[in-house]
Amino acid sequence: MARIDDIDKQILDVLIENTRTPFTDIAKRLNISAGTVHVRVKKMEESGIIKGSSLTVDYEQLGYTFIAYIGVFLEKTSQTQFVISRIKEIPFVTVAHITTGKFNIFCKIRAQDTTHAKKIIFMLDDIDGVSRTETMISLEESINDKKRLLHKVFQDL
Amino acid sequence: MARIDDIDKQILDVLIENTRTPFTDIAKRLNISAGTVHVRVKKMEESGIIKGSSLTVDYEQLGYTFIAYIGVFLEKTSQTQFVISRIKEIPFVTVAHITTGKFNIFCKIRAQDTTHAKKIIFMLDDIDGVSRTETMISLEESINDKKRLLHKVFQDL
DNA sequence: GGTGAAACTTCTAATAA
DNA sequence: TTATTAGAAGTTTCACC
Repeated sequence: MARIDDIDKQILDVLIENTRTPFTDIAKRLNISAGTVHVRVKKMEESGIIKGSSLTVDYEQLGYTFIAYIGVFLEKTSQTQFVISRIKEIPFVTVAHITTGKFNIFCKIRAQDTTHAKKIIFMLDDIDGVSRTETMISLEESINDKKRLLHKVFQDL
Repeated sequence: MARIDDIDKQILDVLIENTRTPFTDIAKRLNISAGTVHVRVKKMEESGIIKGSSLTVDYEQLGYTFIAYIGVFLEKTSQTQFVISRIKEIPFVTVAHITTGKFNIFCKIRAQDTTHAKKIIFMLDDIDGVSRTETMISLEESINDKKRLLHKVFQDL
């Protein structure tokens, strides 16, 4: 586990909430200099704790209103890596995990509508080695918050 | 669906890749002025297409090596909102959806280890109205890329 | 390690096209 | 709508604690 102190955690907390918070603002809040914030962020970037930054976009407004989770059953687990490599070619699959339990592979897809989703699911079903899939359609995204983790956790640890 | 043109999409593309890309850089790439980039970003913020920005953090390095998906079965679907509100109190649940299909609610958790995960799962099981849960442990996060969506999709549309 | 100030870069808003 | 521009704001470096 990476060595980061309480100040680093507080900096991360602020930046996870909003990447564009000026270092001068963070410095004021934490009673340190902007230079210090700069140096610490740079170190966390170098050590890989900070991997990058991304915009949070409203996909619904862009026409992507459909979210589903899809469990994938394989004929043999030895085909896992091959199937994963094929799944990577489908852009609308935004998350995929190799899992224990019911399914061999577990995916999340984001699509425009049910017609679009159907095409994606058929593409998954068509991959060699996939025996069948099971779809769970999201009726409501009730929680989606990476931020939850850090805020709380850093208090608990 | 929001009205955004090709230039807006290209700006989003760059910023999704790296929120801190200077507007002057984006301007050069797209052969427009930095002022234009500024105005367009501001409009997309106002219209809500851009919801915010977040750091991408390496949770493994911070000691969170355990990811699992948990399907929740309810005694009655009328308890859904109550159960969701209780799940929101557990910080390690980073995603939750109300779903059709096998499960009533579907969660993603991130924990430090199996002991920590056990506590979270027991908390979920203990919520009034939850009849049982089914856990799928992630052995490997093979795909996790919101960027995939925009890049490709914008070409297809 | 951290600071504070200088030098440099980027952002923003107003004006003009 | 877009471009230009000048002043404000933010970032980065560095000599010095």
